[in-house]
Amino acid sequence: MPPSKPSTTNATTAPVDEGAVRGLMGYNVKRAYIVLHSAAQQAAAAFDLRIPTFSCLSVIVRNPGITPSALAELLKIERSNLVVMVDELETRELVSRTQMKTDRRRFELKATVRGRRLHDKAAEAIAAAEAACLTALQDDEQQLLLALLNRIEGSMAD
Amino acid sequence: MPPSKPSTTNATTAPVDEGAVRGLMGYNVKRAYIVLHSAAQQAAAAFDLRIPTFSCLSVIVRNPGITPSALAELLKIERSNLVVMVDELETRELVSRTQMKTDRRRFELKATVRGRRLHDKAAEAIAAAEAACLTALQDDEQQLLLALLNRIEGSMAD
DNA sequence: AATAATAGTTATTGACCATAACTACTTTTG
DNA sequence: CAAAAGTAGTTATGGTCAATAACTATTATT
Repeated sequence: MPPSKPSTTNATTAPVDEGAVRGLMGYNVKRAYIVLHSAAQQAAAAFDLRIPTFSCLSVIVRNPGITPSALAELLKIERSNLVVMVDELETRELVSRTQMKTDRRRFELKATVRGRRLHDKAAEAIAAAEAACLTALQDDEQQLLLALLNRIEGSMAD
Repeated sequence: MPPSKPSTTNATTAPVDEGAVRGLMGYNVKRAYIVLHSAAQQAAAAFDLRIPTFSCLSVIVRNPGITPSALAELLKIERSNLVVMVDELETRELVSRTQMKTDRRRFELKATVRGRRLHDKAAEAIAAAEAACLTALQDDEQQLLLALLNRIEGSMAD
């Protein structure tokens, strides 16, 4: 990293040096994440969903009968934290939770028709909100970005 | 996105469909962020620093005399939340906080020698921890990733 | 049958972010 | 100049999200 020596004194007026942090990949990833997340959050709020709750619903829609444990593992959230989300989804009748006959410890999660409808609308709105944040990148650049991000995640997989 | 129709039933065994979320850039950014952040966090913890606190220290080191307000604006954190971090840095004698003569509402923040030393060591450790997460990417790919991320952030600047 | 492991739950904690309300001080402006 | 408005820092508080420990019920192991 370029040393960019500190100025001897800095009264708010001068251009501010972001210091070592801007050189860190994690900082830059976080800043981009905040942009995308707040846009997605706002879009999801229109459906009374928070992002983690939407993620749960989305996976349940695509995987009827998935168990809470499998869902938690996939989304990398703690089962204990999942409970309250599924509770809410069930209360709102977006998801059904039925005990399995073969193993009564387990539950099958399925989206209701209402759940599927809400999911589809929310997914569209969130995707649109994201797209508005990504206009600075061409389609192929977005694909490239995605691939690079996934290689970071993939290289650290358990 | 490819529709990838839901299977009629899915008992944990089958490959799980991540649903709409994997198609969202924000989700992918977050997953990569978690990898980088937890590595950085662990490295920072060895110096009894959390990442936001380290970021504050880092900017103060590079900008002697910066005010809390300018610091908060740069790091995009609330002034109210900054107070506790600066409190801690001051208590640990890593940073000094002196009232300005010209405007007694403002304070000048400066890193102490101890603060600079700790910062330099922590910055090195954090950078090393990050590098270990980025071995899957060549140097030029890392630069590309950084540029793409910054274009997202930049396009949404106030 | 006793023990261990698994699935789900509850309660609690901590990190982090955001807001409102406040004090002290400075700048604006009538 | 005095009143009003704005700025800097602070305090208190609440919300979201993540992580842990301890618990119950059920199934698998030996």
